[in-house]
Amino acid sequence: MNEIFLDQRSCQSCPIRHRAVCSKCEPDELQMLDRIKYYRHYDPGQPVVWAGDEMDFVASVVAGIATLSQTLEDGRTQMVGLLLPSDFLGRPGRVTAPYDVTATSALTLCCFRRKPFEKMLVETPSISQRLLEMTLDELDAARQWMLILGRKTAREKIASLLTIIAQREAALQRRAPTNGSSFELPLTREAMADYLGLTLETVSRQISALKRAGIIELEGKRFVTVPDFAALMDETGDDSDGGLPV
Amino acid sequence: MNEIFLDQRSCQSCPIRHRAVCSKCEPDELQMLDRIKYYRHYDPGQPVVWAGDEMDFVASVVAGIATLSQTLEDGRTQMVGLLLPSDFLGRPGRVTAPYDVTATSALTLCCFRRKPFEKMLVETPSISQRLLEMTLDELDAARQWMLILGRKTAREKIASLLTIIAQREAALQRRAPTNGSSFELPLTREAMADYLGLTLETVSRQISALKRAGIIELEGKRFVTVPDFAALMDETGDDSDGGLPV
DNA sequence: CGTGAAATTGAAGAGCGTCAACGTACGTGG
DNA sequence: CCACGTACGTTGACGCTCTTCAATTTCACG
Repeated sequence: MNEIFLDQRSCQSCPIRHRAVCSKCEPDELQMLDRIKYYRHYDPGQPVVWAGDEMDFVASVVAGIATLSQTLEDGRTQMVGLLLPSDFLGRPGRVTAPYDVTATSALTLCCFRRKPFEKMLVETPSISQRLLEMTLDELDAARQWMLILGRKTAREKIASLLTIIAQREAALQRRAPTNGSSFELPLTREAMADYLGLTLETVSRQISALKRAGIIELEGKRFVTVPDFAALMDETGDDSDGGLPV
Repeated sequence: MNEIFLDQRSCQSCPIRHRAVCSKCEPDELQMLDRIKYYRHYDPGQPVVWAGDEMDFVASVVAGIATLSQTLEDGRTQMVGLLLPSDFLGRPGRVTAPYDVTATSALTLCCFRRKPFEKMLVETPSISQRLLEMTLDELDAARQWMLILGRKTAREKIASLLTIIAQREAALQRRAPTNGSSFELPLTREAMADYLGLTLETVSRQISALKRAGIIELEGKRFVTVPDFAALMDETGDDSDGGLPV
């Protein structure tokens, strides 16, 4: 575990090439990134860094899922970030990690050594501009999330999370969520609870309630089918015109 | 109200010059910004834009306070941003406002016409780099806020908000909050409730409780004195080592 | 087939929301 | 100058949602 693969995989065939922080780079810029990058793999459940640790790299998520979370002194924890493939991890200019980072599934990171990356960031507008875009997107997502945490009921929270996951899954295949579409929940009930500011028991109860109401169907504990996507959206409490405009 | 002041105030004497999006600009860059900027004033309570409206400018807050908020279809609202002097409003590349923006106090904005600002952003690294820094700071703040919304009790939420305000007030005078320091609450009870995901009644009750416990003292309804800052921090539920490292 | 983590379900109670009444400060007009 | 209106804030009573604690079930994997 935690092996460092020294073979340089080609950026050309990289699955996150078109969305990651390097997506606006020219071939010569990719070549420079290549020199400061290395891959890291993590097993499911494995910590990437603990809050307070020094981090000598920033990274792109290539495959798998990572979570950012914060913990109060008595152990209550809140997830504050959910990193999917192409998302960026770390903050240029910052030495110490402010959050616990955990690999929720098998995780592959494309790591860049921090110091040289910071140097490139200053000299390479195509990187800093893409990072700005991505950070603004994350800020929007965080604000949607704040509305969920602050004002939604348990049922609405669950419906919102299912909607978000369904939309991201669909987006990977470059389409909108359709009736009858299904997906695998990438989170345990406890992780969903930490995402939504609930207990895992409440998460479980509300998922059962949505199943009983016919809003969702379950195969096993993780595989969800949504027979009528509009019906699920209705349960989120959101304004009907829904998401963020561009 | 909503008058447009056509006199170009000098950037040199601007009170937010050292922290705003233009803080890294050279004199010639400031001159270019000067050509696309204009000031706007808003009265307390006045809307700046509604969610869904077109916004033909982005802006820096020069003086006063603005809030960003979202509303569910049944009227529940959650504040998702609190803009103080030097904070940036708007997103380059976005036409439609995703949030309601309201002037909570008398508010002065330094507005930049959107199109030319976007052009400058691409051509002027000192602006895009500063905007990236500021956006990353806001993302950190949003994540702290998510912990408050998701996991803290009503009392901890109030204590956290008071701590945040005290620290910002102190930072304006370039010092840390001290015992006996006092400040004016810039928000109504209702605005505090929208910030914290509570009702205004709960906010009022918890403020009274903190007063009864001797953690804070009140003169009138808005003026707060904190006799022992560590005692207030203890009420936030945060880890003792506290805030975000740099 | 056995074992442990993950998930479900139930019962009881705390915390916060809801509804309602009342208090306080401030400005306006008779 | 005082009555009045309004916005803001406080306090109380009650009930619902979600948490807490506990027992049980399901499922993946050795």
